[in-house]
Amino acid sequence: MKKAEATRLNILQKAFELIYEKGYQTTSIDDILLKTQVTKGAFYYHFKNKDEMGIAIINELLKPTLTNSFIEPLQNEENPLETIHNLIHHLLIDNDFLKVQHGCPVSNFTQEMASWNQDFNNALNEITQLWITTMTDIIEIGKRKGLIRYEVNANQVTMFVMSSYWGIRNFGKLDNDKLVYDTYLAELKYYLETLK
Amino acid sequence: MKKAEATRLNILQKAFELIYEKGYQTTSIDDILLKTQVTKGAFYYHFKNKDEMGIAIINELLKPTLTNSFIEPLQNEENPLETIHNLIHHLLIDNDFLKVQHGCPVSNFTQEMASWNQDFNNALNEITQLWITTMTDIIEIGKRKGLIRYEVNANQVTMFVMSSYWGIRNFGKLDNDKLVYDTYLAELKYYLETLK
DNA sequence: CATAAAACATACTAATTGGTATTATCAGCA
DNA sequence: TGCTGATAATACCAATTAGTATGTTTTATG
Repeated sequence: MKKAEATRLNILQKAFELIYEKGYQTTSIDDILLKTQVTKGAFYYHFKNKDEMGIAIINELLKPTLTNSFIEPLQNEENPLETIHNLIHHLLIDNDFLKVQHGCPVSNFTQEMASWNQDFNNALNEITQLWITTMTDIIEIGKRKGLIRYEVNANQVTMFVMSSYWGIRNFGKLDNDKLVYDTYLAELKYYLETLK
Repeated sequence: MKKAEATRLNILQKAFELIYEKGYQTTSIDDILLKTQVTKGAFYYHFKNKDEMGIAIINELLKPTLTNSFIEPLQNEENPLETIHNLIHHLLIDNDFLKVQHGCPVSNFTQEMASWNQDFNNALNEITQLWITTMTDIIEIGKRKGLIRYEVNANQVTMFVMSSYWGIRNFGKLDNDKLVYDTYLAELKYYLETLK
């Protein structure tokens, strides 16, 4: 990797960590410079302004990372309902990139930026749409395989599951205790069972 | 109402509107002064600092308002599952205090403030705990009345429903279209039916 | 090695931030 | 009416903000 590329990546990564912890608006460029040990000249060489960096974080960091941990695990079509439950369980309990006290990065960004910055909105929409279609697809597969009831509406189920996931991640911030995740996961499991 | 009281209330209300639209951190005191036509001297006579005002908004505005629209409608114990569905439906579709593009005020506050300001965390926790216990209670009542299956775990159901509600409100921000609410509500209805 | 462009460094700016110090006005009551 | 504390207005401040102007150093290439 070229040195310039490394600088850029360093900024994106450290900036993301700060933003994940404190939020986008409250993370100042000076904060980022302090953490990265990059100077202002270098920063503004790589990014036109703060928002362009924010978009880059979503497209170049979040998107690939989440494709790994949200999309790929869903591709296992053997038993879709089990796959979905395992994924959510993994995301909430095992994944140590995501912290309970900081919620879900995509959800955080959405809450803070969407609806008043169209660029962020678009970038975030791409990510979530990817998750939605992937999950919808394997539910349809499950239906064809006879593992999920015929009348089940795949899109509805997807939206319901994803909503509950975003919601419980936000609840986690209030409790700051993984115990709420257990409670949630138990009911999610029950709900998914009813779709068989 | 005394004039001073009116000033204070005016600040709380207008400040809340701004914060609901833009977020707490990005709403400056000068923004509030502009909108309320109150001077800085008056503002700091009524509030020690910005955070104290934020807490006051939660305790003196949000709490009573949400008690009205979130708690009281839940007290109807006739048919708990129907009551819950009607409440959520009402909150998402009919209630015009809550805007789709701005999400849920409590959820917003939680995402922005909890986990790095204990005072906000406590105030927000009080509100949500109130909702949780109320919903849990009527589910238990439903069980005793034979309207809900005996094995149903009331607390789990409550957490699941609330999570999904917070989540879909956040999704709404991305879509900025009440259509996602319809999709969500259909699946919520199905889920609640399975508890019978 | 010469040179140009790419990459970074330093010093600055204008605007905005939350907050304070000081002064002025008002309402109620002796 | 005159006084006192409650309420509000004005002017200020130091710190922080995103961003810029102008420079210096690296790096690649002929």
